[in-house]
Amino acid sequence: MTEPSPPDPRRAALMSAAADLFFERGYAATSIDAIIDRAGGSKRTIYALFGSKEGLFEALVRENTERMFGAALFGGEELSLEATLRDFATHLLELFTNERTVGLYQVVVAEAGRLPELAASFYRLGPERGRAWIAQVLERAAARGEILPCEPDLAAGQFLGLVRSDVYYEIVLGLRGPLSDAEIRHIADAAVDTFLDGMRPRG
Amino acid sequence: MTEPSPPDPRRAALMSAAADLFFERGYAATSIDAIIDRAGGSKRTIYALFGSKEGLFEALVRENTERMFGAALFGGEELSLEATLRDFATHLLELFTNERTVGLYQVVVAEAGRLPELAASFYRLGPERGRAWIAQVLERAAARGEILPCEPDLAAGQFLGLVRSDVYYEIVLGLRGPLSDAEIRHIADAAVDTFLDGMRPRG
DNA sequence: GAGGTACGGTAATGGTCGTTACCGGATTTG
DNA sequence: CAAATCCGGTAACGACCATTACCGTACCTC
Repeated sequence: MTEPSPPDPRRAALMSAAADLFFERGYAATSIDAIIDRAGGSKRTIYALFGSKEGLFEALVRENTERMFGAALFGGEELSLEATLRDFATHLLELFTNERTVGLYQVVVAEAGRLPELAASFYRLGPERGRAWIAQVLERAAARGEILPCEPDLAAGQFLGLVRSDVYYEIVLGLRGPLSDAEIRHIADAAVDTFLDGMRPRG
Repeated sequence: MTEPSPPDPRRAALMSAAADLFFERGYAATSIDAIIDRAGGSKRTIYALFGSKEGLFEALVRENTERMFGAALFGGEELSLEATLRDFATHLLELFTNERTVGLYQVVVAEAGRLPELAASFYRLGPERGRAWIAQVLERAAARGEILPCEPDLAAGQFLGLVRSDVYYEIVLGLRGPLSDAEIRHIADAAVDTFLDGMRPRG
Protein backbone atom coordinates (compact mmCIF):
# COMPACT_ATOMS: atom_id res chain seq x y z
CA MET A 1 0.00 0.00 0.00
CA THR A 2 2.62 2.56 1.04
CA GLU A 3 5.69 2.39 -1.11
CA PRO A 4 8.89 2.96 0.90
CA SER A 5 9.18 6.40 -0.61
CA PRO A 6 12.39 8.38 -0.11
CA PRO A 7 11.84 11.21 2.37
CA ASP A 8 10.33 14.12 0.46
CA PRO A 9 10.53 17.40 2.37
CA ARG A 10 7.76 18.99 0.31
CA ARG A 11 5.49 16.10 1.07
CA ALA A 12 6.35 16.23 4.74
CA ALA A 13 5.68 19.97 4.92
CA LEU A 14 2.31 19.49 3.26
CA MET A 15 1.42 16.70 5.62
CA SER A 16 2.35 18.73 8.63
CA ALA A 17 0.39 21.79 7.53
CA ALA A 18 -2.56 19.66 6.53
CA ALA A 19 -2.54 17.96 9.90
CA ASP A 20 -2.58 21.29 11.72
CA LEU A 21 -5.53 22.50 9.72
CA PHE A 22 -7.60 19.38 9.17
CA PHE A 23 -7.31 18.28 12.77
CA GLU A 24 -8.12 21.69 14.15
CA ARG A 25 -10.80 22.98 11.79
CA GLY A 26 -12.11 19.88 10.10
CA TYR A 27 -12.17 18.76 6.49
CA ALA A 28 -14.68 21.11 4.93
CA ALA A 29 -13.43 24.22 6.70
CA THR A 30 -9.89 23.66 5.46
CA SER A 31 -9.14 24.95 1.99
CA ILE A 32 -6.32 23.89 -0.25
CA ASP A 33 -5.19 27.49 -0.32
CA ALA A 34 -4.90 27.56 3.46
CA ILE A 35 -2.73 24.45 3.39
CA ILE A 36 -0.47 26.00 0.77
CA ASP A 37 -0.25 29.27 2.65
CA ARG A 38 1.06 27.37 5.63
CA ALA A 39 3.24 24.80 3.92
CA GLY A 40 4.61 26.87 1.06
CA GLY A 41 4.89 25.33 -2.36
CA SER A 42 2.10 25.30 -4.88
CA LYS A 43 -1.18 23.54 -5.45
CA ARG A 44 0.30 21.62 -8.35
CA THR A 45 2.39 19.73 -5.85
CA ILE A 46 -0.65 18.64 -3.87
CA TYR A 47 -2.39 17.39 -6.95
CA ALA A 48 0.76 15.71 -8.22
CA LEU A 49 1.34 13.90 -4.92
CA PHE A 50 -2.18 13.17 -3.74
CA GLY A 51 -4.52 13.61 -6.68
CA SER A 52 -7.17 15.53 -4.82
CA LYS A 53 -8.10 17.09 -1.51
CA GLU A 54 -9.68 13.85 -0.46
CA GLY A 55 -6.58 11.91 -1.43
CA LEU A 56 -4.48 14.17 0.75
CA PHE A 57 -6.91 13.75 3.59
CA GLU A 58 -6.93 9.98 3.36
CA ALA A 59 -3.17 9.75 3.22
CA LEU A 60 -2.97 12.08 6.19
CA VAL A 61 -5.34 10.00 8.28
CA ARG A 62 -3.67 6.72 7.43
CA GLU A 63 -0.14 7.85 8.03
CA ASN A 64 -0.95 9.65 11.24
CA THR A 65 -2.90 6.70 12.54
CA GLU A 66 0.03 4.41 11.93
CA ARG A 67 2.52 6.81 13.37
CA MET A 68 0.56 7.66 16.50
CA PHE A 69 -0.64 4.19 17.34
CA GLY A 70 2.30 2.29 15.97
CA ALA A 71 4.69 3.57 18.63
CA ALA A 72 5.30 0.21 20.25
CA LEU A 73 2.56 0.90 22.74
CA PHE A 74 0.94 -2.44 22.63
CA GLY A 75 2.59 -5.74 23.19
CA GLY A 76 5.66 -5.24 25.33
CA GLU A 77 6.79 -8.30 27.26
CA GLU A 78 4.45 -9.03 30.10
CA LEU A 79 5.01 -8.06 33.67
CA SER A 80 2.49 -9.13 36.27
CA LEU A 81 -1.09 -8.73 35.13
CA GLU A 82 -1.64 -5.76 37.37
CA ALA A 83 1.51 -4.00 36.25
CA THR A 84 0.73 -4.74 32.63
CA LEU A 85 -2.72 -3.22 32.94
CA ARG A 86 -1.39 -0.18 34.78
CA ASP A 87 1.21 0.38 32.12
CA PHE A 88 -1.27 -0.02 29.35
CA ALA A 89 -3.84 2.27 30.96
CA THR A 90 -1.27 5.00 31.42
CA HIS A 91 0.00 4.80 27.86
CA LEU A 92 -3.53 4.61 26.52
CA LEU A 93 -4.56 7.77 28.33
CA GLU A 94 -1.44 9.59 27.24
CA LEU A 95 -2.10 8.64 23.68
CA PHE A 96 -5.84 9.20 23.60
CA THR A 97 -5.83 12.53 25.36
CA ASN A 98 -3.01 13.94 23.29
CA GLU A 99 -4.22 16.94 21.30
CA ARG A 100 -3.20 15.49 17.97
CA THR A 101 -4.85 12.17 18.60
CA VAL A 102 -8.05 13.90 19.65
CA GLY A 103 -8.03 15.99 16.50
CA LEU A 104 -7.50 12.92 14.38
CA TYR A 105 -10.36 11.14 16.06
CA GLN A 106 -12.68 14.12 15.76
CA VAL A 107 -12.12 14.49 12.06
CA VAL A 108 -12.48 10.76 11.42
CA VAL A 109 -15.77 10.76 13.29
CA ALA A 110 -16.91 13.82 11.38
CA GLU A 111 -16.22 12.18 8.02
CA ALA A 112 -17.20 8.65 9.00
CA GLY A 113 -20.50 8.93 7.15
CA ARG A 114 -18.89 10.04 3.91
CA LEU A 115 -15.77 7.85 4.13
CA PRO A 116 -16.71 4.69 6.00
CA GLU A 117 -13.72 2.69 4.82
CA LEU A 118 -11.42 5.35 6.17
CA ALA A 119 -13.05 5.14 9.59
CA ALA A 120 -12.75 1.37 9.47
CA SER A 121 -9.09 1.45 8.60
CA PHE A 122 -8.48 4.02 11.33
CA TYR A 123 -9.99 1.66 13.86
CA ARG A 124 -8.12 -1.35 12.57
CA LEU A 125 -4.74 0.34 12.34
CA GLY A 126 -5.20 2.11 15.65
CA PRO A 127 -7.40 1.34 18.61
CA GLU A 128 -8.14 -2.23 17.63
CA ARG A 129 -4.53 -3.23 18.07
CA GLY A 130 -4.63 -2.20 21.68
CA ARG A 131 -7.89 -3.98 22.20
CA ALA A 132 -6.63 -7.19 20.64
CA TRP A 133 -3.52 -7.12 22.76
CA ILE A 134 -5.41 -6.58 26.00
CA ALA A 135 -7.82 -9.35 25.06
CA GLN A 136 -4.85 -11.66 24.75
CA VAL A 137 -3.41 -10.55 28.05
CA LEU A 138 -6.73 -11.19 29.75
CA GLU A 139 -7.20 -14.53 28.11
CA ARG A 140 -3.83 -15.72 29.38
CA ALA A 141 -4.53 -14.36 32.84
CA ALA A 142 -7.84 -16.21 32.91
CA ALA A 143 -6.09 -19.40 31.87
CA ARG A 144 -3.69 -18.96 34.77
CA GLY A 145 -6.61 -18.38 37.12
CA GLU A 146 -5.60 -14.85 37.99
CA ILE A 147 -8.94 -13.51 36.86
CA LEU A 148 -12.32 -15.08 36.46
CA PRO A 149 -13.13 -16.87 33.23
CA CYS A 150 -14.50 -14.30 30.78
CA GLU A 151 -15.10 -13.45 27.15
CA PRO A 152 -11.71 -11.84 26.49
CA ASP A 153 -12.98 -9.51 23.81
CA LEU A 154 -15.85 -8.23 25.91
CA ALA A 155 -13.60 -7.81 28.92
CA ALA A 156 -10.99 -5.98 26.86
CA GLY A 157 -13.68 -3.60 25.62
CA GLN A 158 -14.76 -3.02 29.19
CA PHE A 159 -11.25 -2.23 30.27
CA LEU A 160 -10.78 0.26 27.46
CA GLY A 161 -14.02 1.98 28.35
CA LEU A 162 -13.14 2.03 32.00
CA VAL A 163 -9.82 3.68 31.29
CA ARG A 164 -11.26 6.26 28.94
CA SER A 165 -14.12 6.68 31.37
CA ASP A 166 -16.15 9.84 30.88
CA VAL A 167 -13.07 12.01 30.66
CA TYR A 168 -12.38 11.00 27.11
CA TYR A 169 -15.95 11.78 26.14
CA GLU A 170 -15.51 15.29 27.48
CA ILE A 171 -12.17 15.75 25.79
CA VAL A 172 -13.58 14.71 22.43
CA LEU A 173 -16.26 17.35 22.84
CA GLY A 174 -13.54 19.91 23.45
CA LEU A 175 -14.64 20.52 27.03
CA ARG A 176 -11.32 19.67 28.65
CA GLY A 177 -7.78 20.25 27.62
CA PRO A 178 -5.15 17.52 27.79
CA LEU A 179 -4.59 15.84 31.16
CA SER A 180 -1.63 16.35 33.44
CA ASP A 181 0.59 13.39 34.24
CA ALA A 182 -0.84 13.27 37.73
CA GLU A 183 -4.39 13.13 36.43
CA ILE A 184 -3.46 10.39 34.02
CA ARG A 185 -1.87 8.33 36.76
CA HIS A 186 -4.83 8.83 39.04
CA ILE A 187 -7.38 7.78 36.44
CA ALA A 188 -5.30 4.87 35.22
CA ASP A 189 -4.76 3.51 38.73
CA ALA A 190 -8.42 3.89 39.60
CA ALA A 191 -9.39 2.07 36.42
CA VAL A 192 -7.13 -0.88 37.14
CA ASP A 193 -8.30 -1.10 40.74
CA THR A 194 -11.93 -1.11 39.76
CA PHE A 195 -11.39 -3.52 36.91
CA LEU A 196 -9.66 -6.06 39.08
CA ASP A 197 -11.51 -5.73 42.38
CA GLY A 198 -14.71 -3.79 41.81
CA MET A 199 -16.37 -1.34 44.14
CA ARG A 200 -18.07 -3.76 46.49
CA PRO A 201 -16.34 -4.36 49.82
CA ARG A 202 -14.57 -7.71 49.95
CA GLY A 203 -15.08 -10.43 52.49
CA MET B 1 -34.51 30.83 26.52
CA THR B 2 -37.17 28.88 24.65
CA GLU B 3 -40.46 30.67 24.58
CA PRO B 4 -43.41 28.26 24.96
CA SER B 5 -44.22 28.72 21.30
CA PRO B 6 -47.50 27.33 19.95
CA PRO B 7 -46.86 24.20 17.89
CA ASP B 8 -45.89 25.30 14.39
CA PRO B 9 -46.16 22.51 11.81
CA ARG B 10 -43.84 24.27 9.38
CA ARG B 11 -41.23 24.61 12.05
CA ALA B 12 -41.63 20.97 13.05
CA ALA B 13 -41.31 19.79 9.44
CA LEU B 14 -38.14 21.83 9.02
CA MET B 15 -36.69 20.46 12.23
CA SER B 16 -37.42 16.91 11.23
CA ALA B 17 -35.93 17.25 7.78
CA ALA B 18 -32.93 19.11 9.15
CA ALA B 19 -32.37 16.38 11.71
CA ASP B 20 -32.42 13.68 9.04
CA LEU B 21 -29.87 15.51 6.95
CA PHE B 22 -27.59 17.13 9.51
CA PHE B 23 -27.32 13.98 11.60
CA GLU B 24 -26.69 11.76 8.64
CA ARG B 25 -24.46 13.87 6.41
CA GLY B 26 -23.08 16.51 8.73
CA TYR B 27 -23.35 20.27 8.78
CA ALA B 28 -21.29 21.31 5.78
CA ALA B 29 -22.60 18.60 3.49
CA THR B 30 -26.20 19.62 4.12
CA SER B 31 -27.48 22.50 2.03
CA ILE B 32 -30.46 24.68 2.76
CA ASP B 33 -31.93 23.59 -0.55
CA ALA B 34 -31.74 19.95 0.47
CA ILE B 35 -33.61 20.72 3.68
CA ILE B 36 -36.32 22.55 1.78
CA ASP B 37 -36.60 19.79 -0.79
CA ARG B 38 -37.35 17.38 2.01
CA ALA B 39 -39.47 19.57 4.25
CA GLY B 40 -41.39 21.55 1.68
CA GLY B 41 -41.94 25.23 2.23
CA SER B 42 -39.50 27.88 1.19
CA LYS B 43 -36.18 29.25 2.29
CA ARG B 44 -37.82 32.42 3.49
CA THR B 45 -39.39 30.40 6.24
CA ILE B 46 -36.02 29.12 7.45
CA TYR B 47 -34.58 32.59 7.55
CA ALA B 48 -37.69 33.98 9.21
CA LEU B 49 -37.66 31.32 11.92
CA PHE B 50 -33.97 30.73 12.50
CA GLY B 51 -32.09 33.63 10.96
CA SER B 52 -29.41 31.54 9.32
CA LYS B 53 -28.21 28.02 8.64
CA GLU B 54 -26.23 28.10 11.82
CA GLY B 55 -29.23 29.30 13.79
CA LEU B 56 -31.24 26.36 12.51
CA PHE B 57 -28.43 24.01 13.41
CA GLU B 58 -28.08 25.32 16.93
CA ALA B 59 -31.80 25.18 17.60
CA LEU B 60 -31.83 21.65 16.23
CA VAL B 61 -29.03 20.47 18.46
CA ARG B 62 -30.44 22.08 21.57
CA GLU B 63 -33.98 20.85 21.13
CA ASN B 64 -32.96 17.34 20.19
CA THR B 65 -30.56 17.11 23.09
CA GLU B 66 -33.30 18.07 25.49
CA ARG B 67 -35.83 15.77 23.91
CA MET B 68 -33.57 12.73 23.70
CA PHE B 69 -31.94 13.02 27.09
CA GLY B 70 -34.84 14.59 28.90
CA ALA B 71 -36.98 11.46 28.70
CA ALA B 72 -37.05 10.81 32.43
CA LEU B 73 -34.12 8.46 32.09
CA PHE B 74 -32.19 9.67 35.04
CA GLY B 75 -33.45 9.90 38.54
CA GLY B 76 -36.22 7.39 39.03
CA GLU B 77 -36.78 6.32 42.62
CA GLU B 78 -34.05 4.02 43.78
CA LEU B 79 -34.24 0.27 43.89
CA SER B 80 -31.32 -1.63 45.27
CA LEU B 81 -27.97 -0.33 44.13
CA GLU B 82 -27.42 -3.25 41.84
CA ALA B 83 -30.86 -2.98 40.26
CA THR B 84 -30.47 0.76 39.89
CA LEU B 85 -27.17 0.36 38.09
CA ARG B 86 -28.54 -2.38 35.86
CA ASP B 87 -31.51 -0.24 34.92
CA PHE B 88 -29.38 2.76 34.27
CA ALA B 89 -26.87 0.82 32.19
CA THR B 90 -29.60 -0.63 30.03
CA HIS B 91 -31.28 2.70 29.42
CA LEU B 92 -27.96 4.38 28.79
CA LEU B 93 -27.01 1.86 26.15
CA GLU B 94 -30.41 2.07 24.51
CA LEU B 95 -30.12 5.82 24.37
CA PHE B 96 -26.49 6.10 23.35
CA THR B 97 -26.58 3.47 20.64
CA ASN B 98 -29.77 4.78 19.10
CA GLU B 99 -29.12 5.93 15.55
CA ARG B 100 -30.41 9.43 16.16
CA THR B 101 -28.38 9.94 19.29
CA VAL B 102 -25.27 8.75 17.53
CA GLY B 103 -25.90 11.16 14.68
CA LEU B 104 -26.38 14.01 17.10
CA TYR B 105 -23.16 13.18 18.89
CA GLN B 106 -21.20 12.85 15.67
CA VAL B 107 -22.28 16.22 14.38
CA VAL B 108 -21.65 17.93 17.71
CA VAL B 109 -18.15 16.46 17.80
CA ALA B 110 -17.57 17.52 14.22
CA GLU B 111 -18.52 21.13 14.95
CA ALA B 112 -17.08 21.30 18.46
CA GLY B 113 -14.10 23.29 17.25
CA ARG B 114 -16.22 25.90 15.51
CA LEU B 115 -19.05 26.01 18.07
CA PRO B 116 -17.58 25.23 21.47
CA GLU B 117 -20.50 26.65 23.45
CA LEU B 118 -22.84 24.38 21.57
CA ALA B 119 -20.77 21.33 22.50
CA ALA B 120 -20.72 22.48 26.10
CA SER B 121 -24.45 22.95 26.25
CA PHE B 122 -24.96 19.56 24.62
CA TYR B 123 -22.93 17.94 27.37
CA ARG B 124 -24.64 19.86 30.13
CA LEU B 125 -28.16 19.27 28.88
CA GLY B 126 -27.46 15.65 28.04
CA PRO B 127 -24.84 13.24 29.28
CA GLU B 128 -23.89 15.26 32.33
CA ARG B 129 -27.30 14.77 33.86
CA GLY B 130 -26.83 11.03 33.84
CA ARG B 131 -23.39 11.35 35.26
CA ALA B 132 -24.50 13.61 38.07
CA TRP B 133 -27.31 11.27 38.97
CA ILE B 134 -25.07 8.22 39.08
CA ALA B 135 -22.55 10.11 41.15
CA GLN B 136 -25.31 10.78 43.67
CA VAL B 137 -26.41 7.16 43.68
CA LEU B 138 -22.85 6.04 44.31
CA GLU B 139 -22.29 8.60 47.01
CA ARG B 140 -25.33 7.38 48.92
CA ALA B 141 -24.33 3.77 48.45
CA ALA B 142 -20.89 4.54 49.80
CA ALA B 143 -22.42 6.27 52.81
CA ARG B 144 -24.45 3.13 53.45
CA GLY B 145 -21.32 1.02 53.18
CA GLU B 146 -22.56 -0.92 50.15
CA ILE B 147 -19.54 0.11 48.14
CA LEU B 148 -16.09 1.25 49.11
CA PRO B 149 -15.53 4.91 49.85
CA CYS B 150 -14.76 6.67 46.57
CA GLU B 151 -14.72 9.96 44.71
CA PRO B 152 -18.29 9.83 43.42
CA ASP B 153 -17.61 11.84 40.32
CA LEU B 154 -14.64 9.76 39.31
CA ALA B 155 -16.50 6.55 40.01
CA ALA B 156 -19.52 7.74 38.03
CA GLY B 157 -17.27 8.53 35.09
CA GLN B 158 -15.79 5.06 35.36
CA PHE B 159 -19.19 3.46 35.35
CA LEU B 160 -20.26 5.40 32.28
CA GLY B 161 -17.12 4.37 30.45
CA LEU B 162 -17.51 0.79 31.51
CA VAL B 163 -21.04 0.68 30.18
CA ARG B 164 -20.18 2.35 26.89
CA SER B 165 -17.09 0.17 26.79
CA ASP B 166 -15.44 -0.05 23.38
CA VAL B 167 -18.72 -0.76 21.64
CA TYR B 168 -19.76 2.85 21.73
CA TYR B 169 -16.44 3.91 20.28
CA GLU B 170 -17.04 1.59 17.34
CA ILE B 171 -20.58 2.76 16.87
CA VAL B 172 -19.54 6.39 16.78
CA LEU B 173 -17.08 5.51 14.04
CA GLY B 174 -19.93 3.94 12.10
CA LEU B 175 -18.44 0.45 12.34
CA ARG B 176 -21.43 -1.14 14.02
CA GLY B 177 -25.13 -0.66 13.64
CA PRO B 178 -27.43 -0.31 16.64
CA LEU B 179 -27.39 -3.12 19.20
CA SER B 180 -30.07 -5.72 19.70
CA ASP B 181 -31.88 -5.87 23.02
CA ALA B 182 -30.02 -9.04 23.89
CA GLU B 183 -26.65 -7.42 23.22
CA ILE B 184 -27.63 -4.43 25.31
CA ARG B 185 -28.64 -6.62 28.22
CA HIS B 186 -25.47 -8.65 27.96
CA ILE B 187 -23.19 -5.63 27.93
CA ALA B 188 -25.12 -3.85 30.67
CA ASP B 189 -25.07 -6.86 32.96
CA ALA B 190 -21.40 -7.46 32.38
CA ALA B 191 -20.66 -3.81 33.13
CA VAL B 192 -22.50 -3.88 36.43
CA ASP B 193 -20.88 -7.15 37.44
CA THR B 194 -17.41 -5.86 36.73
CA PHE B 195 -18.07 -2.51 38.34
CA LEU B 196 -19.26 -4.04 41.56
CA ASP B 197 -17.05 -7.12 41.89
CA GLY B 198 -14.15 -6.81 39.48
CA MET B 199 -12.44 -9.57 37.57
CA ARG B 200 -10.23 -10.97 40.28
CA PRO B 201 -11.45 -14.16 41.96
CA ARG B 202 -12.87 -13.51 45.42
CA GLY B 203 -11.67 -15.10 48.63
C1' DG C 1 26.58 26.77 -22.27
C1' DA C 2 21.98 25.20 -24.46
C1' DG C 3 17.68 22.67 -23.85
C1' DG C 4 14.50 20.83 -21.08
C1' DT C 5 12.20 19.81 -16.92
C1' DA C 6 10.45 20.83 -12.28
C1' DC C 7 8.36 23.97 -9.45
C1' DG C 8 6.34 28.25 -7.23
C1' DG C 9 3.02 31.99 -8.12
C1' DT C 10 -1.13 33.46 -10.03
C1' DA C 11 -5.04 33.60 -12.71
C1' DA C 12 -9.04 31.31 -14.82
C1' DT C 13 -12.93 28.00 -14.76
C1' DG C 14 -16.88 25.85 -13.18
C1' DG C 15 -19.69 24.59 -9.63
C1' DT C 16 -21.88 24.92 -5.09
C1' DC C 17 -24.17 27.34 -1.70
C1' DG C 18 -25.83 30.85 1.79
C1' DT C 19 -28.49 34.69 1.51
C1' DT C 20 -31.61 38.08 -0.46
C1' DA C 21 -34.95 39.81 -3.76
C1' DC C 22 -38.96 39.24 -6.60
C1' DC C 23 -43.39 37.38 -8.15
C1' DG C 24 -47.97 35.39 -8.02
C1' DG C 25 -51.57 33.17 -5.67
C1' DA C 26 -54.02 32.09 -1.49
C1' DT C 27 -55.86 33.39 2.77
C1' DT C 28 -57.29 36.53 5.94
C1' DT C 29 -59.22 41.13 7.48
C1' DG C 30 -62.26 45.18 7.46
C1' DC D 1 -65.89 42.53 -2.01
C1' DA D 2 -61.33 45.06 -1.61
C1' DA D 3 -56.86 45.44 0.58
C1' DA D 4 -53.27 43.68 2.78
C1' DT D 5 -50.50 40.07 4.47
C1' DC D 6 -48.39 35.57 4.19
C1' DC D 7 -46.12 32.05 1.90
C1' DG D 8 -44.26 28.88 -1.67
C1' DG D 9 -41.46 28.92 -5.91
C1' DT D 10 -37.84 30.67 -8.46
C1' DA D 11 -34.29 33.45 -9.77
C1' DA D 12 -30.43 36.52 -8.76
C1' DC D 13 -26.24 37.81 -6.24
C1' DG D 14 -21.86 37.19 -4.21
C1' DA D 15 -18.62 34.52 -2.06
C1' DC D 16 -15.88 30.57 -1.61
C1' DC D 17 -13.36 26.84 -3.38
C1' DA D 18 -11.54 22.55 -5.81
C1' DT D 19 -9.40 21.90 -9.86
C1' DT D 20 -6.87 23.15 -14.04
C1' DA D 21 -4.16 26.08 -17.06
C1' DC D 22 -0.51 29.38 -17.78
C1' DC D 23 3.85 31.69 -17.11
C1' DG D 24 8.38 32.65 -15.68
C1' DT D 25 12.37 31.14 -13.39
C1' DA D 26 15.75 28.12 -11.43
C1' DC D 27 18.02 23.94 -11.51
C1' DC D 28 19.56 19.90 -13.69
C1' DT D 29 21.32 17.34 -17.73
C1' DC D 30 24.14 16.70 -21.67
